[in-house]
Amino acid sequence: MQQEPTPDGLEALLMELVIEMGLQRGDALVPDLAMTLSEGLALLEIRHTGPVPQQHIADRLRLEKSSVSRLVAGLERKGWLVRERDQANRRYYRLMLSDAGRAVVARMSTHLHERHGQVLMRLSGAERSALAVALPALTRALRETTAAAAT
Amino acid sequence: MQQEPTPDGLEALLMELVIEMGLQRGDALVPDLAMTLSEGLALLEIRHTGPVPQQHIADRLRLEKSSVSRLVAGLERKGWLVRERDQANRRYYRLMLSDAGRAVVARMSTHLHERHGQVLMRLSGAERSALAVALPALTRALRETTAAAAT
DNA sequence: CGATCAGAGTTGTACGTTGCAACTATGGAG
DNA sequence: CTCCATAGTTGCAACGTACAACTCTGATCG
Repeated sequence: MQQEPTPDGLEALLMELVIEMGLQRGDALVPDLAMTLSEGLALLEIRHTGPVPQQHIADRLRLEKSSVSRLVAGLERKGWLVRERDQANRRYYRLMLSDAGRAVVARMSTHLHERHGQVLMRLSGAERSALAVALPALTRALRETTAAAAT
Repeated sequence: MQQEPTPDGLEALLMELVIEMGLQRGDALVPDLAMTLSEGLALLEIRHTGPVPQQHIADRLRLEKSSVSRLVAGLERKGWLVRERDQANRRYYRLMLSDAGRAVVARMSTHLHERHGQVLMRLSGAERSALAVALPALTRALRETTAAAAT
């Protein structure tokens, strides 16, 4: 009887997750809307953390600041976010979602929820209970590990 | 008290997983070894399923057959896999890991296990128990969903 | 038996994302 | 005032992928 989670389990989960979510290609996040994985992650992060400088996105997504520069430039061009200079420190930007951006993120969440719902549908009650405990814990542990690695 | 896993939880997990594993960049799978995410997934799949035609990899990884063609050509050039025509049906290839390929996959697994071990370290006993139940179930559900979507 | 058709794999091409390096600009420290 | 650290930008090259057109192999059918 397996009591401890195996690293193999995480390896398999990772593989399935990456593939099932269609992370390789760009069109999986919102139907009928061209959006990159990085773009989606950036929008989610901005919604979550409020007005942030670009460097924050770079740290969070582990991207080069140059990549983030072009990334947010594209998002601004699409009208999904607003970029204004911080008046206190004019070196910094303050990235915020526009109304259109909030709508896009909402659609993305809805779509993800639908897909995730289909996955959760295939679990038994006991498995769902276990997942309700394990999921937030795993997310927290991943975030802590990421933070620790940055030190 | 939260009893059911929320789709939000999966959304957050996905984001952390993608970022923490450094899936955006290519250097995270094996230290000091240039390897793409797709390359790693292909090697894992070939190890898991034995001699397979290229189309199988394309289906599994949801890539175009042309992408797979160049992908496996690269893996062969690196000496990590052997590509021979199926003598019964010469249309098909039979992709197999070479000795060097098996060694690379072993190193990849080891490295992933180390990273995953560091994540699991941060969980409590109860969380680990829950994860031991939830992880295989979630993987299975993801795979079933992927298979159902392909129909 | 020959023609047609389906499927596996390849190649040309275009596009998008990323990192690295060199650059500008803003603000703080000596 | 000068020097320096840091945020962000731009030029550049490399890479992964999709799409379309192509070849090759084998099966089906008249």
